[in-house]
Amino acid sequence: MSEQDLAAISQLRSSTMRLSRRLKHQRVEESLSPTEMGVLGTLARCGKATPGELARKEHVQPPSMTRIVAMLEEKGLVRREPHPEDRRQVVVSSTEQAETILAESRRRRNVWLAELAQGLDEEEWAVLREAAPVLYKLAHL
Amino acid sequence: MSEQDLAAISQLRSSTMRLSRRLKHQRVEESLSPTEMGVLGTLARCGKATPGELARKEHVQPPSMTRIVAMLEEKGLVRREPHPEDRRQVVVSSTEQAETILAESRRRRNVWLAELAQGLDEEEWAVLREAAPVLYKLAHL
DNA sequence: TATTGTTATACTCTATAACTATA
DNA sequence: TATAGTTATAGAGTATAACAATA
Repeated sequence: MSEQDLAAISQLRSSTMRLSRRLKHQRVEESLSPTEMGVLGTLARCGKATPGELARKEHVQPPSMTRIVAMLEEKGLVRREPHPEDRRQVVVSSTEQAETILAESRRRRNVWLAELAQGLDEEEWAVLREAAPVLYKLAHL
Repeated sequence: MSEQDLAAISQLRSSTMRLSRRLKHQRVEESLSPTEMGVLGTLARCGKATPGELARKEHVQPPSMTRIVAMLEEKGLVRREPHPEDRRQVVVSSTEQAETILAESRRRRNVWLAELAQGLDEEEWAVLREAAPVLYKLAHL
């Protein structure tokens, strides 16, 4: 890896960390913790999941996920159903209300980021527009 | 703002959030919390700062920063000196040891990110290399 | 009287250990 | 005997309120 590549990597790392910190402050739903929002996001992508799967994906321990799911259910943001085959397991899915919150959260952060991007000139913005799908691929590798 | 621009913004947002979550797991110093690392980073950039300034920059309340600074001082990562003009204030600065930890943290995350980037082809990587300084500018606007 | 920093106390989030039900 | 989920309890990390020292 060349010197230039290393410089680019370092810029990507620090920019990502800094941008994410600033994006996080643009929260819509103050009553939901980052992990709770993460669970809603995962359910929106995967449709449904067991508490154990959610715990692994959000990097928390199972007892913590039990509490989180209970909290979200109480707020009407997720549903809990018995697993059709294995009666030990539970299937968690998100509600319409959760989708609304997620959509609003994404919208708000997009607005903030779009406003920030006003500070770039036309050429810089063209570079970023081309890089966006590549960055997306990188983040999902 | 065009439809394409909005799509790029949305990709930038979600990629940034996801990449940052994964980068955060690549912590070097398990004994330091994210906020404590943030304080060391701020001090490395600004040289020195008062607890009040640090609290504002890290988005925590002053009493929390008192605890954090005390913890860092106990570990030999920061120094506390009386303010030369205002005897109410305290000046906090980081030590050599803190710089070492920060450098190792950056290095480790760079290695992880560089390895991830192996999954991109040459053309995609060229796009990112060009975008890195622009992203850096965006993050610091 | 306002401001900086601190102490005392409480709350939120998460973890570990022990338990229940099912496989 | 192993696994999924839960309950009980403890530990970080942060917040609010009250206080001391200085401006």
